[in-house]
Amino acid sequence: MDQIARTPKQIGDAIRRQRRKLGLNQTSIGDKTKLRQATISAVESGASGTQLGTLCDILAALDLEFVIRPRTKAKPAEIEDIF
Amino acid sequence: MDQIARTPKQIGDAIRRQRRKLGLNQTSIGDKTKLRQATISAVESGASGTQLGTLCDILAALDLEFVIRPRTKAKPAEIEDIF
DNA sequence: ATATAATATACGTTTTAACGTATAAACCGT
DNA sequence: ACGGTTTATACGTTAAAACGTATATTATAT
Repeated sequence: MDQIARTPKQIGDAIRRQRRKLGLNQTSIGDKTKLRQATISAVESGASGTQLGTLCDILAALDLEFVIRPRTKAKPAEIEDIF
Repeated sequence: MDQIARTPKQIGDAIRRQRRKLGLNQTSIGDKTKLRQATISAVESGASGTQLGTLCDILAALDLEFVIRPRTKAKPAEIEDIF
């Protein structure tokens, strides 16, 4: 359930998955966070230039949080995009 | 040991802690990541505009990773900056 | 106290995120 | 197949990150 995310792409995927799990569309997240639907779209697709404040706002809107920890030897199942 | 981080400030603190734990200075992280020492400084102090790619590069250099998970009811001990 | 190392800050430049607005493209359900 | 919904993309604008370079400030050790 917890999702390892080492790249912007993985982070975007985790966000998209949770958003869908909550039955929300990008526009509604945009409303909650005062970001544009286009911005949510960019974050979910893994834009590496996404700003940290933007990301934290989206995580909050989805009731997600980060944990920072030493890298684990990847159990491949937990890492979705290998390349 | 794992660090909950919901804000840029908390993320910066976790990075600084790990960097020091590894006995490295900002310049050496800058060298590894091809970022300026000044940029590392900004990230560690919690600059909310830090870009995701920048952050991921620094985490990699420190052998850290993110986990994304549903927000927990905060055990206050795990959250360092309450305000 | 002083030298040295480490970190924070400054200034001008280039690059780019997020913006508003709009539309195009993809994805439903019926 | 079609209409509505959702997501991706476009364009010009504004704000700001990261840059190189340099220096000021703070911390650490002797």
